[in-house]
Amino acid sequence: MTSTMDSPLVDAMLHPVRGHMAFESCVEQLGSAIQLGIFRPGSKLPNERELAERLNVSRATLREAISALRAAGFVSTTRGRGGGTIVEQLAGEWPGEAHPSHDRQAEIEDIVVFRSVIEPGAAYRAAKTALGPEQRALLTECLADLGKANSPADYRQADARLHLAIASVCGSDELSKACSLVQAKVHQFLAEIPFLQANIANSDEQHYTIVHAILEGDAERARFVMHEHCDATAALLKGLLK
Amino acid sequence: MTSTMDSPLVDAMLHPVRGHMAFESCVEQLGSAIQLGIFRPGSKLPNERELAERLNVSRATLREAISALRAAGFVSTTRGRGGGTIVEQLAGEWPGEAHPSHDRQAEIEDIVVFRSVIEPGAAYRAAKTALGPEQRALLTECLADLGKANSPADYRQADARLHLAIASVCGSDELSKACSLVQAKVHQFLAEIPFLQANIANSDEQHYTIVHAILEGDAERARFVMHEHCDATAALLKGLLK
DNA sequence: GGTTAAAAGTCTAAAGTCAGGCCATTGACT
DNA sequence: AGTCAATGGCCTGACTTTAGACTTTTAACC
Repeated sequence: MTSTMDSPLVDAMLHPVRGHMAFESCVEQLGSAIQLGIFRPGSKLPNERELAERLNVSRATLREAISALRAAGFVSTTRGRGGGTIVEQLAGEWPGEAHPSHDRQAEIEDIVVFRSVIEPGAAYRAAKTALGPEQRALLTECLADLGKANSPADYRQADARLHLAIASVCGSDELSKACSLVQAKVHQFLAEIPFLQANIANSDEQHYTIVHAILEGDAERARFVMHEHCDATAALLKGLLK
Repeated sequence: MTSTMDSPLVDAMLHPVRGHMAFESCVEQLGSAIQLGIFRPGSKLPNERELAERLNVSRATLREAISALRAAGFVSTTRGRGGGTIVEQLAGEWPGEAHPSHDRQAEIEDIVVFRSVIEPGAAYRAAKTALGPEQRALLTECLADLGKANSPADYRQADARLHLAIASVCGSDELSKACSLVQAKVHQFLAEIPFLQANIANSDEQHYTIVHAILEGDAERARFVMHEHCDATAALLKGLLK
């Protein structure tokens, strides 16, 4: 007999605490940001003190994380004035933990469902929001970047940036956070399956439609197309991964 | 000159790490679960070893958290076989940190936006999902609880449980987690404003419509009504709080 | 060329957290 | 009544993280 009748709501409410893994969490966040192209190769990361404050982590811990990224070849560091940590042209693969494939299935299902809620909702919300000129510029710029991409890796990064941009213009940190998580995971999975040129044309059209629907305030359309867009990726992931 | 041009996407991507607060995080989660009525007064919490494992926290840390809750009068503990930590009939107020009111404004705006994405999306998704008999029962039961509530506090708890139930039947842990966060925050804010009897009739009808739309698979309707439902709360919060 | 400022690198003491084992208590079962 | 098992209570040693001061390096600036 368990001590409490295990209501499903208890399961829904209690979540693992990201305990003392400040270090790992930093590695994940910075690693994701680099892989998603939020930090571009050649650009400089914020300095250690600033970054540490942003991540709400002590400088010592942040330095550990940077050390790990340096060891993995993601960044390199120079000292002295004008120095800092710069992002390397990444060719290397993520020294990922190679999860056993059976909880992958569940993780994919989880993230795919979550995404189908977050991203269409964000697109809808973004379209309903009165956007400032900078936000509109951000969206069109991300869309343009997507056209300029000339490699699968570039394309996927630009894609992630656009999706994140859409969430970020809604003005909710929690929403941005959720979208970051989604994009990081989706990117990670997508990186393991072959890149299909055939999908691009369709994707491009959807991206174009979504951004313009948002800019014109057509929330229903933005949501609808984003939903289709996410479904396409979901089918890809569920079909090609096992 | 900052070291990196601070792209808005960097802001969207980097989030404070909940590093050094395993203890606080436990208190928050358990405290929220109790206040939302996920753990009912008089019922027993899972035993320490089990709870610690669920929260991914050492028993020592969990015990600290329980200690804090006991000190605040939320629970009481007895030892020996058949013992455990039971939830008290809570009359006391949360010894909340009384945030300075100016970032409250921002926090409310944030959570209200996030909610308007999460909950309508969850309702839509739930309606699209093939629900098992237990899940259907959970929803109707939560709806019935709402009718049985005979105090504002009861009502708000039943409301939170219903919303959480809707998210949980979608089968995504991340979605449940997001909804927990939303409900905890909304509950916290709602507890500070007067309870308006006039709103209940409208709310009740919306709840009824949403649940039945979900059970019948009418996703569009579930989403639409949930959206209205959230907007009503949002207006309440933004109007009555400052 | 010398000065300076901005950055990474280093050190330390204190606090938090963990893993796991052992003890103490007490109701449940025989 | 006696035994047992489940539960909270407690302890120790190792590791992580923190906060902040201090050092070193090096390019930018005059």
